[in-house]
Amino acid sequence: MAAKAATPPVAVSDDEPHLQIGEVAERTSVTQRTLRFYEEKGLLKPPTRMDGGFRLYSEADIQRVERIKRLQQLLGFSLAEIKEMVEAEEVKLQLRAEYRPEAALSQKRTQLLKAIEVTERQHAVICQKIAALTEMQSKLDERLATFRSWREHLDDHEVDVKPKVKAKV
Amino acid sequence: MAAKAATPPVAVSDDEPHLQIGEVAERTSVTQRTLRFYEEKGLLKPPTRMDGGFRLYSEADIQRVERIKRLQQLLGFSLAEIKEMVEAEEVKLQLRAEYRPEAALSQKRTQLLKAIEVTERQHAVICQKIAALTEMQSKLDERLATFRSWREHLDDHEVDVKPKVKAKV
DNA sequence: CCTTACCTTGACGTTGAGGTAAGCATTCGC
DNA sequence: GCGAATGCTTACCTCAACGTCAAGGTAAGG
Repeated sequence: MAAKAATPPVAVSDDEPHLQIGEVAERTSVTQRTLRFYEEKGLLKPPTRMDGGFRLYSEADIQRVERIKRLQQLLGFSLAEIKEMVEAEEVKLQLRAEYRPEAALSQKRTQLLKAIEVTERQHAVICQKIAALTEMQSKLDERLATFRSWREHLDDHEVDVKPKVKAKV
Repeated sequence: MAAKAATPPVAVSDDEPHLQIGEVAERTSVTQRTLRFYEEKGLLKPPTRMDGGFRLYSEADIQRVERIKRLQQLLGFSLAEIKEMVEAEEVKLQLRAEYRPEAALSQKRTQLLKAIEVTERQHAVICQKIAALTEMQSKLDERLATFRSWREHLDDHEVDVKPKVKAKV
């Protein structure tokens, strides 16, 4: 490939696509099917291909898959919602890329406003979720306290009824 | 506990089942189908019935449906997970109910330990989710800031290129 | 008793998020 | 240059979480 000499063995920030689907699948712990499925649904942009048609992914793609997984598994977003989010991210990158080239200013503005709107909606949604989770958490704390005190009560009763071994330490 | 006289006109803590499925559906904004489905899946205990077989729900059932909905929609738990949670709650109520009757002590201990375990797992899961969401939130904040500053940049450029109307106010 | 609105069970359809298998093409290691 | 490994597409399968009829039973007013 390109300059092979000076990459220190850690953190290959190189973004040329060089990973085949199998390796991506392994590293992200999703199946190849899932990767193709995400591509089909627009969650991953069509990767570059090698001559024969094999997909070639970049490190950035791996990051994306991992973000998708987190959004899905931990946070319970649907793929449709995740797609929206990922697209907002895309806009960000796109705008950054085209930042120097002075083309289609008003169009860029429109895109940017859209992205802002989407991002604000996401922000609001996440706020709600955090609030709900926090409330749940405190209820769980409370419940755990109750349970633990009951357990002690039960232990006491048992000691009352059958005073066999007492106070271990 | 069982005093019936002094309920002020607010907060009907009455727990006799008196609601038909249609009303429950309306008040909780889920379909009748969903209520039957939840019952089928063990998320709602089989409600009492009137002579002809019509289901009769209580206010407590409405609470439950609302909790299920929140767990599902806001937090992205599966019905299977929610069932576990709801069952832990059940154990709580059961144990409380049987608190006086001194029956099957060791069995109660076992149940209690199980409930504690489940609750602790839930607690951990929710911790993770909160952490992930909080992180996302800060990234969104960051992104929004970037977007907004870009917007201002764009506005400036526009003023640069075509200085038509300037500073409204 | 009749009508009408509400309820029952049962069975099949749908959508989201993938899994699995078949049959063929490509690439890699030697 | 060849075989094994890896990949490609197409098509059907699954599972969850319901939706949607269909074919009737029930409650309550007139």
